[in-house]
Amino acid sequence: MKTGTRSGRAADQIIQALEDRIRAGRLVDGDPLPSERELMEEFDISRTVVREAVQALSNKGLIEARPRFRPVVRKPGFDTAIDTVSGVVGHLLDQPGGVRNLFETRIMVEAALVRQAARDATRDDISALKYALDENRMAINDSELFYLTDTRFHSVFFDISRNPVLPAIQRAYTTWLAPQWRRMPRLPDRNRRNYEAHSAIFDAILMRDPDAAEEALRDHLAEAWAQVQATFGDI
Amino acid sequence: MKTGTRSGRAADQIIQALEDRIRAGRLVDGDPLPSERELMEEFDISRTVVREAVQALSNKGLIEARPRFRPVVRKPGFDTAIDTVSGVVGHLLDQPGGVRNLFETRIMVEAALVRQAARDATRDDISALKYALDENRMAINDSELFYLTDTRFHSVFFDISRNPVLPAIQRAYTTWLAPQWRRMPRLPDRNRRNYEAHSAIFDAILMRDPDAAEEALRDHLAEAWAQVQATFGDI
DNA sequence: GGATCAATTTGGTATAACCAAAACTGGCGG
DNA sequence: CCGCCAGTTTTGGTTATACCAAATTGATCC
Repeated sequence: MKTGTRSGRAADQIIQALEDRIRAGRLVDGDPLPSERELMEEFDISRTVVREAVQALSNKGLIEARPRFRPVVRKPGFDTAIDTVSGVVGHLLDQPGGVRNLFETRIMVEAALVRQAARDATRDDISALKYALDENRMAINDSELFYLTDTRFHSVFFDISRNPVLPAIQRAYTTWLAPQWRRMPRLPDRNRRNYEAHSAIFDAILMRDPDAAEEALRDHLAEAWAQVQATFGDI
Repeated sequence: MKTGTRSGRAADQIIQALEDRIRAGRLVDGDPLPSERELMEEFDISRTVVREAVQALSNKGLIEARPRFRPVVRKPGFDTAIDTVSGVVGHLLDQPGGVRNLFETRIMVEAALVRQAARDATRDDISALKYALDENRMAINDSELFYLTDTRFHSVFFDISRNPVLPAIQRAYTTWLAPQWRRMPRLPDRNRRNYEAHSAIFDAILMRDPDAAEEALRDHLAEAWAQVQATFGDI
């Protein structure tokens, strides 16, 4: 962490002030920021600096600045956090082994989640899973829809945790790994195989067997990875 | 994900161009960026826009811009990614339950890691763990040093994964949660208790018992959390 | 060759001005 | 009273210029 790469810059003061104002709730989600000319009067600085500050806050994800529109305050959520890294992650995935490393962490996290689900999924969680699984089965012949329901099935595990961080992480995974996914051949045959894998995971959870659930999940994702490799070669 | 909150902005073009140049290796790690005045000639734009682009790249973590110094190209690593989120995460931890949510994911991840360690830690991994554990024991009476060796012990698990993403994540955890730890009372008594917890985890790994290892880890972290709550109240 | 100091370059900031798009205003018609 | 439309004002995006202080460079002198 090196928040202080730069010090002594005038903009930092404004950034801090506005940041505090958001944190304290004096500027709430959805509020438009004061106009640049107002801010420059209020803080007695040039518009140059104001714009610099606004841009910084925008990059941090604290405000949303569409061109030619008044910047809007956005109290950050975990999704915002994900957004701010996306740029860098793009570069990271370019590096050799980048995708593999990311996917591996996904396997790890999701393995932990299915274990957890097997341990303490509630009745409602189970129905949610069952519903997602059924939707998935019914989409076997529609590859586009299958992809969607597939994602949805997996996302149930992230929701079960009741921890808002995890759904955000799942969105990150699907977004960042989507480029690989989307370009893979998708056939009903393959869909069926994936559905069966989902079904196996579900069964293991029904049986309250964490080990079996984890193994089924790992098999499933390992196969998915094998497919990726078959399509793209080693990456 | 909405990378394109703004479109039609002149700076975006420069950002993209420089980003590509880094990706392609025409600008390598450590290189200084051309001066602002050079860039404005090269791209035929005003210095304002150049500075805007530079700032954006700086926020993305692709270049390091200390004030009054020439910006330096930084090929991003996973650490860079962590840095870029740090700002937002600060706000998130402020929100009620923020710390709790983050800590919970840490428990989850680390539980998965100790399982993995119990399953397939190599001889070298085990010695690394043993070494860290011994260092930890010898620091019981020096709370400052204990904190350090404590962190080090835990970090071994993140290293065992042989996945560069995870050590970065561990650094993120320790950095973000440090404000809580640092302000907690630290006594040799407490240290000893924590050491024993570490020891229990280690033993379970020696026995190649994932379930026991996970349980020991969870107990350990749950207790740590209880300490946090005792100190700060519900957060 | 290495230390020293002046000249130059460069980043940080301030002003002023212009344009085009958004936001506001007031009047008109229903 | 409300909705719609045109004209005016405000506002963000961009350019250009200038000034300062710190960093860099280069010539100079030991």
